[in-house]
Amino acid sequence: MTRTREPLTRARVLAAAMAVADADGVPALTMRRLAGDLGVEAMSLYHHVRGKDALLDGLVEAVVAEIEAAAGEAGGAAPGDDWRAVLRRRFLAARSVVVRHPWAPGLVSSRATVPPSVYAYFEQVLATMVEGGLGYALAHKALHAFGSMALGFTQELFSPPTAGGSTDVDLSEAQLAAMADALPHLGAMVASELHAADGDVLGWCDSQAEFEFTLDLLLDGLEAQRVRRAG
Amino acid sequence: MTRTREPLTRARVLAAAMAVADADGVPALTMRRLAGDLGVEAMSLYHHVRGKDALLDGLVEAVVAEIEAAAGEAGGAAPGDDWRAVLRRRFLAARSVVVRHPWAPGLVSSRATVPPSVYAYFEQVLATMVEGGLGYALAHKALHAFGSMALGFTQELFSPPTAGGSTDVDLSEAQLAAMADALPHLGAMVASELHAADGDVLGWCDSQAEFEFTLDLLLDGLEAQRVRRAG
DNA sequence: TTGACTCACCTTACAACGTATGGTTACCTT
DNA sequence: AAGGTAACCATACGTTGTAAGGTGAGTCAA
Repeated sequence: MTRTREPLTRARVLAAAMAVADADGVPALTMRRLAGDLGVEAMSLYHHVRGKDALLDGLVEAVVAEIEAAAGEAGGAAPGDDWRAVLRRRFLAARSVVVRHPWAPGLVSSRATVPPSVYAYFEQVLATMVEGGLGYALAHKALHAFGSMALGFTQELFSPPTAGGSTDVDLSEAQLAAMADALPHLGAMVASELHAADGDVLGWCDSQAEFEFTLDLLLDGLEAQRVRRAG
Repeated sequence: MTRTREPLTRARVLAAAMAVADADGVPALTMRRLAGDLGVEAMSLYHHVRGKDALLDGLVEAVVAEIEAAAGEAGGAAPGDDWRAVLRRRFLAARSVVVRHPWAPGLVSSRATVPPSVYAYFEQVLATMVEGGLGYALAHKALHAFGSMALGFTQELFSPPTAGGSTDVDLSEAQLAAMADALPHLGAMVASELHAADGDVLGWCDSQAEFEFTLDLLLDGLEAQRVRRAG
């Protein structure tokens, strides 16, 4: 009963790769592991993917496609919208995708080249701004200012340890005291913000809120410049 | 003539590692290569560095130290300065260091943990803001907004191919035409900005100017919020 | 039916990597 | 001279990506 099994395809390979990355992170994504998950030997993958690099590029393309899809759905301009509202919805939609694939930012920014689909995506962002009245010079600077925010992530310098233990606030009283001594302002800030946490802050660092704050800061700043230029 | 050679030290190892990274990039930094450059076998390095990971962490610490030094020099507040001027000088000083070590952003953001010196550095940034009149809540958000800009870099999505060939504008006429078809706004922007390049723009993308633009956008936005809060 | 061709998958093998283990030197102390 | 203590080296193992060639089932021409 040599049942002819489901044939391997590039799509199946990429989907499996995505699953591995989602489950165990990009470092766990080796050719042998991936092949194993597909019930196949490592070298068989090379019939559908040029090599590891191409696989990672494919993975980036896949996430970008997800981002584009989400942003596209959210991108329909409601009547009262200005360019900022449109971009805001797009970027937040993008972010919702990245949240599902926390490994994506690191992967995207580690890749040497950006897939063409990213250019297409930024084309749409640019179009929104141009139609919104920003000139090319300002829009160009805006693209740089947004940077990866348009793709739903920012350079998170103090991100939580990704996986495994102590996700929440696990600073002991002693650690906090030591911190307060050595880093008085940081200590005070932590204390102050922890108290405020009863309010609308969801715990210690609400990265969603941070994301939106930064986004709005940039959007508002750009709008001010647009008005100044137009006025 | 068994001349007693210069003994290996952690400092010498890190300096050599930095040299390798500067010359050939982080991927070229292998234990064997590094040992070879030091005229030593790979395993000898382990007497001064716990392992590859510790070596990379050490490298990050070294760059951060450089950044702190540069930012510290630039950080003296002149009489008329407000917090924004101080931070602006610090961040631009940080950037000047990163420009010397183009591999640093990728390395820093790829590392799982941030060395303590980074916290100390952000402590100073925070102190500047608090003394400048921003409350902890706003300053906290500001830290997130700055993100890695405080360390002198942004997530450069379209950075030049780092090393090897075609550094400058190498878009052929045909490529540009194809681009204009598929990506009309991007094409128009490139054309428009290329014309403007006779002015104060240094070629096609002046990343120094982009950096300062984004920085000022954030600083101005924060200042507006501070005023609103205080008023 | 049969032989040749094709394509998907597998087996084996290799170089390069990080590093565990256990020498081997060179110097210092007494 | 004897012993101790670092610093450095030689060897080896497991894991990685992947080149090269083998195997076996399917299709098609005769």
